[in-house]
Amino acid sequence: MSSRYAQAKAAIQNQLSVLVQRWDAGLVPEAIAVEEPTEPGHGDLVSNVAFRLARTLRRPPRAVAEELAAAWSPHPALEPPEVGGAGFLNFRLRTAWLAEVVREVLEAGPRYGSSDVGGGQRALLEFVSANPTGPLVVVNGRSAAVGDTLARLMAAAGWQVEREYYVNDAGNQIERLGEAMSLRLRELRGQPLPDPWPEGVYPGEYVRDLAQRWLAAGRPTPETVEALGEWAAEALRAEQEQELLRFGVRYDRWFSERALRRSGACEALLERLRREGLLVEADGAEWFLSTRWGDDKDRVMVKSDGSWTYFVPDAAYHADKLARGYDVAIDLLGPDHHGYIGRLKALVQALGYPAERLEVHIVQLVRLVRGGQTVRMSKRGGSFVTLGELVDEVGVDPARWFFLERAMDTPLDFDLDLAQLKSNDNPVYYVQYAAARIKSLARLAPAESLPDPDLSQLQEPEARALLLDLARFPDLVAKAAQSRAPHLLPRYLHQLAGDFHLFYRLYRILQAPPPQAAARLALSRAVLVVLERGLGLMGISVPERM
RNA sequence: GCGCCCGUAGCUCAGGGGAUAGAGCGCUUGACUACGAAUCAAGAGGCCGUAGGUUCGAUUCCUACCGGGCGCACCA
Repeated sequence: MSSRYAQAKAAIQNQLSVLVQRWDAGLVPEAIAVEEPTEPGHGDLVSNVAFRLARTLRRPPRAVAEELAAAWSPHPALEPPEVGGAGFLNFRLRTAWLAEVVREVLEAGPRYGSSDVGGGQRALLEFVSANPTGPLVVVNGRSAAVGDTLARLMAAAGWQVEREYYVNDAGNQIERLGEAMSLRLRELRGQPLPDPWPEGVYPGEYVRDLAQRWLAAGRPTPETVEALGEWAAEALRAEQEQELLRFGVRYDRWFSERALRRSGACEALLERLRREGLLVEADGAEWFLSTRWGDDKDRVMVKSDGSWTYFVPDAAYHADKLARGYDVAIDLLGPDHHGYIGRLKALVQALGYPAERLEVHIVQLVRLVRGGQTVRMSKRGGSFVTLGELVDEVGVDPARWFFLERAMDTPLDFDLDLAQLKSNDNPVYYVQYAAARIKSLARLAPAESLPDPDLSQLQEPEARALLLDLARFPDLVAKAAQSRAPHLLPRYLHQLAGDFHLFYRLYRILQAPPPQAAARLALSRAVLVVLERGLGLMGISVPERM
């Protein structure tokens, strides 16, 4: 089931591809571009075929366009095309045909916007995956919002999606966490702390709270550095999970590095690479020949002292993911992992998979801005650093909106003042307000009390703009999912809300003559359906009243 | 030094071979005797970093340069 907008586009492409056959110019149908015009005055859809043909035909594009327009046979969805500029074919959807989108939206309800461009393919999204050695920080929140919304978008567009969190609950950093626990326990018993604090051991005060909890729980593990580290890591992981749930993000799987290591997967992977001659010894260490697949340099996996680099469990984890048979595995990594992409992509190919099976995206940093000044991310002086503190201050809805507003690969300035503003300046409230207004209308005039609307009443340009918005929504969702671009969603919703606010300001809805009132209310309710779906995909609430 | 990303309105950012380059914020000026003014309208504001190249057409693609960010561990 494709959207009305897509149907119209396909109808143009079909007819044009038939019409151009008259010239035998060797133009394949796929080369006929039908796009949204930049200017509203240029219709709803525009094609530049005439330019493509002008070359081979040695005729002016405008003449070609005029011949095509003259040969056009009527279509129920479209007005006859007009020739514009130097040879554009401008198409306009018939408003009566377009207006039927309202009925489609209301019938589909919360499913409107779904499509099957994903074709049921299985996708695994891994995101956040912060070390369980402390609370989540602000940039983790951005990854969480982006990853979760991308998952929602892809699910809506026909992928089977799973969300996964890779827990680094083993290795060096857990040992250091265990050391920190051990020191804090000594502190709690009134013993002196080392001065200076040992390098690399987590100094955060949250470890003291954990140590207290460990005592209060009746010393649930042996008091060894290893056991304390593992216990603390699990406690912190559980806190991260709670924080993410509060943020609206629920994972299908928490994948433990410790469990992976215990399964022998690391040894198995190393053995396999050795057997295939992809892991070779040099200078006393063992190197993965990742340069074969374009990495900058080969990478050490087994150090000269026999221990593994961090890449080994990570590689084993990715091998595990790929072996699970997903059509695509998507990693959202932090900017500090930029240099990691090459070896991961090499690994994928070394294991015999196409490189595209693993997709790596970098989620860029977040800079908090208050009063025009960058907020220092220091743990001292009351400046917050954790996701929890951010959510406490601005709320889940604005936080998710601002995280999703920018393309994920550009650094984000998070304006704390704007996020807390309860006015039209704040885009979250602007969109939510549009929804609340419609809900207010619906309270005044329940759906059951209305006659079946005559949608041909919707003739005003401002109503037509809304109809186009509605018709485009399924394509927008599909595009955002396909190109992994969740930021398209807030842009679209802001536009839709703006078009509604204008319509609402200009025309009476309930107080219009009955046929118009019914049609306008139906349109409004359709707008609400899409606002709710769009905000839902962003994980943002839709309040009844504001 | 090598590699990747980015230079678009005062600010924060979209767009990505085609018609007059868009949005939000900020600024100026207007609009409630009406279903929600947390709203709406109008205006000012641009050599799309610089110079070449490809093209009928470049802000978009290519090259060089300038400016910014980030990566380049037998760290995790």
